[in-house]
Amino acid sequence: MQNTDTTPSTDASRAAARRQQILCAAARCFREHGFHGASIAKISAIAGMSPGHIYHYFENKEAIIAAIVAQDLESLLEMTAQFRAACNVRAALIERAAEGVVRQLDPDAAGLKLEIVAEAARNPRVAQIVNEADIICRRELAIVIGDIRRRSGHQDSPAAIDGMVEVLACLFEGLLQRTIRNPGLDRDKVTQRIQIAIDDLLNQPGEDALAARP
Amino acid sequence: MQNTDTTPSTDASRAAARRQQILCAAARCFREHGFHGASIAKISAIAGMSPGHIYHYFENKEAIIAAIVAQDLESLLEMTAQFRAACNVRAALIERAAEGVVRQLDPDAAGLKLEIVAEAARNPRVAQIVNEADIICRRELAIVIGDIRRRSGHQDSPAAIDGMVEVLACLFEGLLQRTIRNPGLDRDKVTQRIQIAIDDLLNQPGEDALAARP
DNA sequence: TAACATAGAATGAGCGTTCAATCTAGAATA
DNA sequence: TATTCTAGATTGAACGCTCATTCTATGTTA
Repeated sequence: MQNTDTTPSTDASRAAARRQQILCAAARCFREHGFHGASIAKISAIAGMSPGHIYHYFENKEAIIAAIVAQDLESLLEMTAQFRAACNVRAALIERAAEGVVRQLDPDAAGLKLEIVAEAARNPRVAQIVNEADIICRRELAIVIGDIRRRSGHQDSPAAIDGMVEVLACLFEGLLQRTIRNPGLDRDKVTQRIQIAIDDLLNQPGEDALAARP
Repeated sequence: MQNTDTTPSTDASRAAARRQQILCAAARCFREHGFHGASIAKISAIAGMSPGHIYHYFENKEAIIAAIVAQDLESLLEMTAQFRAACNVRAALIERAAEGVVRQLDPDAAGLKLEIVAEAARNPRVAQIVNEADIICRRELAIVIGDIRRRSGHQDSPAAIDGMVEVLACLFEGLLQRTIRNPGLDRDKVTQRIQIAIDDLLNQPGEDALAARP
């Protein structure tokens, strides 16, 4: 806001800021009205610029949607990377998981994340972004789970690990829906039970023992 | 289709059929374009009637959305009731669960279900329908889980049971997202691992033992 | 001056919704 | 039986509005 500097903000950084300003406004509108219910007029009003000006930074509305989706998934990838970076110890994973659970239980964020998956179910461009991010997430989680299992003396096939990754993902992604379907849920109790479920998941029998189980 | 009767099809049943015709077309449109992307014109075209005629059966578009939501949740309630009706034995629950898992993994159905939850996050009318259905589901599941736990010798507080219900719900609802985020997942393997996870869930320690666990 | 940032009106398409007009088929009448 | 009446089913054009997008004109800055 000050211009005492020789070049307070370069063209590039100014443009980036404008872009972010639009994305921020768009995220809010998409949360409140959905991708198709939010109009360029509303987004531009909240972003504090004219509708036409939006088109200097984004080709069209779908490009804004794609950017929002990519931005949201980036935060997911960060979280997954944190799982991996944490020393590969069971306790550390489970502790980090608690933070993840709490984050998933924020209803505002949940609304947008669900909107994204719903859109992915019908919009190929969004589907591609989502699918590619999911591949990365699964790869990371498979490494973490594989590590822990190996330390516990298990010898699992990749397919077995993949199955566990899917269940772990179910637990986290299911929370997005729970916080909307049951807004009054007891966050602490749920976090506790999810932690136990993850612990149990990491203890599931290997494939050989699997056939004889049920 | 024959009119040998005095009144082959009453006004009421004909109207009900027309209503269902509209709902069927609407479900398809909503799946393909989302609640806001689907237009009355498209719905009426698929339903095989004029746009104006739709308004003889539904007050407005939101009423159609509400009806679709209610219809979808009704099938959920049926599934939950089946859980309860099945003899309250662990094995029976887990076997039924497998059917539920498969059903949740159908990508077409998943798209509409996710659209509904996303809409519930911002549309109070839809939120109310969803919340009320969820209360019923949780009540039923709590009874089933409570029964099983009691037979296994556990004494749980209602809050503890509620926590387990939430985790069970996470597993099922998470599948809706998994089938879209990872369309190539191995359905059999996932079903197997989910079954084990549910079995473990029903074996989680009670509250007294909980503090000393991690 | 040259180049870019920005505004805001203009455009044409499509939206949800309404409504007067038409069709249809059984009841009433002759 | 032949004709008219009637009420609901159904149509499709029209309405007012909002949409995404484009275009032209006006700052602004270097």
